[in-house]
Amino acid sequence: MPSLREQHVMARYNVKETEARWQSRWAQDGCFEVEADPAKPKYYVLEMFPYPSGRIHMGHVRNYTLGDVVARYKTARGFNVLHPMGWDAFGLPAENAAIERGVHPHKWTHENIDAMREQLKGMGLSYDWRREVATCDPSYYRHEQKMFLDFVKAGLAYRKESWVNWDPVENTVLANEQVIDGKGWRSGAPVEKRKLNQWFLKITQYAEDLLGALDGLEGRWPDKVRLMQHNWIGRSEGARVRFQLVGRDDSLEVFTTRPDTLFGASFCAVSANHPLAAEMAEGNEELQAFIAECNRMGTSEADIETAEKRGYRTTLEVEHPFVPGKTLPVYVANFVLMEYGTGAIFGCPAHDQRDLDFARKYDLPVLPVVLPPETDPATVTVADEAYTGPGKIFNSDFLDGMDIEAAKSEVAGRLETIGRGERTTTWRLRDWGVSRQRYWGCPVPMIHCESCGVVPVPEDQLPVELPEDVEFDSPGNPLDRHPTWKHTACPSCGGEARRETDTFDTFFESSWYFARFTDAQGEIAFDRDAADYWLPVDQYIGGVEHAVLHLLYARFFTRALRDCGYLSIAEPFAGLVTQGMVCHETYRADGRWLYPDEITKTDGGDWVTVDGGKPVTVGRVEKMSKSKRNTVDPANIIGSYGADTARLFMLSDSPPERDLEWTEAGVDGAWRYINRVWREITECPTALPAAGTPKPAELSAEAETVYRACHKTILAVADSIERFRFNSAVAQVRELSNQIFSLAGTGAGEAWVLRFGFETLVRLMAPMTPHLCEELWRQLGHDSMLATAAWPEADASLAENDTVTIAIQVNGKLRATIEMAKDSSKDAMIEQALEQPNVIKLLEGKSPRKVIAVPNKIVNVVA
RNA sequence: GGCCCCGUGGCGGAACUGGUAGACGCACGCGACUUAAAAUCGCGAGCCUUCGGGCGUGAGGGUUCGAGUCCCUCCGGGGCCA
Repeated sequence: MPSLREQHVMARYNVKETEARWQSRWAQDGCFEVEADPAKPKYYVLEMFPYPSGRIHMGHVRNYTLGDVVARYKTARGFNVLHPMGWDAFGLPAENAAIERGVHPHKWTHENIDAMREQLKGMGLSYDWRREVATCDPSYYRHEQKMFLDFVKAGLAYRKESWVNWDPVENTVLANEQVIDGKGWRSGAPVEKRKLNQWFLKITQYAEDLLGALDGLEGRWPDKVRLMQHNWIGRSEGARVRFQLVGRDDSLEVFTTRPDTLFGASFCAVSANHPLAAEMAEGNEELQAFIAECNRMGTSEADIETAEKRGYRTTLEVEHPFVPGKTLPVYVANFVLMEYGTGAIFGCPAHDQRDLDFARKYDLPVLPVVLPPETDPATVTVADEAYTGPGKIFNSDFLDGMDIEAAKSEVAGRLETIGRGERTTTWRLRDWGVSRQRYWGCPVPMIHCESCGVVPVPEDQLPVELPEDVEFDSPGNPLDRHPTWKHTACPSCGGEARRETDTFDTFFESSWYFARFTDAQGEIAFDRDAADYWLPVDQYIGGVEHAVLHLLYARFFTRALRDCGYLSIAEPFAGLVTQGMVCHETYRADGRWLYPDEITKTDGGDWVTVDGGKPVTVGRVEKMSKSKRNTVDPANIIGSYGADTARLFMLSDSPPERDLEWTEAGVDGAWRYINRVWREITECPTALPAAGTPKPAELSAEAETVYRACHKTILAVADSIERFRFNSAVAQVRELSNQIFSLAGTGAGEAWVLRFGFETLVRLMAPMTPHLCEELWRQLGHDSMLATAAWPEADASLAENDTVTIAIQVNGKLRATIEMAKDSSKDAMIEQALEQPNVIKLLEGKSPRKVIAVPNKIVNVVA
């Protein structure tokens, strides 16, 4: 005979056993395996697939929990829900592991995938695992090689020599989007400029469309992300101006967004990489040195802005197009980018801060040409701040008196008339450089032949697979060093030729994986019917750090695939949610960071180290990171509390887009709640009627209240989930459970309402804590599975009370509340309000000056 | 420097379109159960108060019968672009 205590322990919720059992039931029954079915409405939920580092972290747990709630909820709402998972499996960490530990990237990656798959399965996520893909498998990347060849044919991919960002740590080229503040986005190393032959994808061809289509995403994408893409694409309208070079036949073409300030120009400047700079540098060591120095500088605008503005004055001069006899000196300057506009500018120091800094340094004239409002032209001066605000043009001949916009237009028109320039639009967005000098990526399917040039690998020879036998013992690209791999025959002339040894940027793979999931095992990239049915992704969820990387590339790629006949859509992600970071307090002792499990609290409430009892300084809450050691391993949490606890906590404390602070207390709270629900339902002392018993005619007042609360909550939780307010959904569920659990179960119909309440609760919580709910559903006597069950029906008439509470204000301050029948007339409301003792008192016998009544809400008496 | 977002109890956060601020939870306090503790359950709680009430959503002003919510200025934090 077990003791009471043992009985209690036995009866308690057995998380491990329960979660494992339902996970295998779901898998066995194929609950989450779906097929395209035109008869059913579809819903595609996708979380950004992970890089297989080997272990999931809390960011993953949050991301996938959010997606899983949506997937399970949408399934319950009758949608045919596609919810897949895969692996963004190419990338540098695998190569680094090979270098550091001698493990082959292939082996390392696949072992990591196996480990992470198990961890994800332990979270109880509703994935259709049959659709799993790993981007490093030839069965995946072969399609990407074909796409690339099609892009080449369509003129969407091309090879050119250009100045590129070189990451000296990763030993590879980076795209512009991958350089943050002049540093490699992953390595953090300052990037250098190198001139290399690279493959580019013509994302700029879609600049206008990528920008314009952002409007169509309003409301479904965070404004923040749309704004970031808007800024990144960076459309600017302006004009090209061709300045005649003095004493030469050619001219210098500059781009400006401020043609209205042309009369204030006092110099021209070209980029260090401008052809004119190279020409002038011939035989000029001083200029050569200056150009070399410019190339060492960071490439980002922020770098350029903070660096000292410097220039080298060449012997060249240009003629002002509208002022006969006026010439401007030409500088080579470190703040002019070859990649932007034409690589040359004219400087108007009075109205541009950079130009002003430059002019002051080199003692160039500063002529104001925009007169700020209510300023006397006779006294206007420019000190050390350029004026960029509105005003009237002056000191500018035919532009005098115009406003800025009119002047821009007038200058452009006159330039066009005299053939010295024209209106034009430029973009900040650059073409996407996709060549990487690394091994663990998709090989670029191209062959270099001495006589035929660059030749595509014939389609029947795809995929070009990575060789397995590679050495990582010296720096550089192992493909390039491989003894045989790159030697091949030219498909065109049959002569000796060399394979391209660069591989694709790994953002290539993630630019189309969402479409591959619609038919993940197919022989062709996408089955058109499956893709047309499932796409676009209805709800995409991931980190905001990809706002202008992955998300922009994927939008471009989808358009390119559409134009090459692969897909029918332009926008891959109809809805987007960007989740915040998972944060944690930081701890340190003796100047060393400590993991949360290395510290403990003393009786006095102070934090000390577990071994040694040294005092611990508690630091600010920061994003979980290995370097700060403020990480909590999800495996430990799931191991001790279970997946449902981890999931519930991820949802309950903060709305998804905000940062979430992981706290022990919070996890405990979630854990306690799960056990409370378990206990209240499985140990309910009231004998419940059998499942499916019809509602009794009589309900006690308490039972009626709880019954109505259930209907109310069904609607409220659905609304919260639809709006991504999962924290509110959790609060509503808890509120309902507080009501249900305090129902005595003794009055008329109360046993029936208890069952109804339990069932409602379990069904509402099922998307959030699926294992617990599945188990309780079974305990409540059901054979069906909640994973595939419909969302509970709410009776809207029951969700609303017959009476409402009306707030009574006097002069805007709450003085009383009254219960009234719903939809009572304004007159009735006012009549009742004026009878309130508090109102009578405050009116002091006077009649109110004004009374406002809002039906079902409020009466405000103005005394 | 420009643009955008955010600022609510001790803490995380509720409050959809202006209409009872602080739901729900965490931490806390008191009580019950217990030899005791843990667990659990119940109750309390924005601040001040002369117990009438007064004050409260970063600060100041404005619009309104009524402002956390709308407008202006400023402060603080974050992001993007320069």
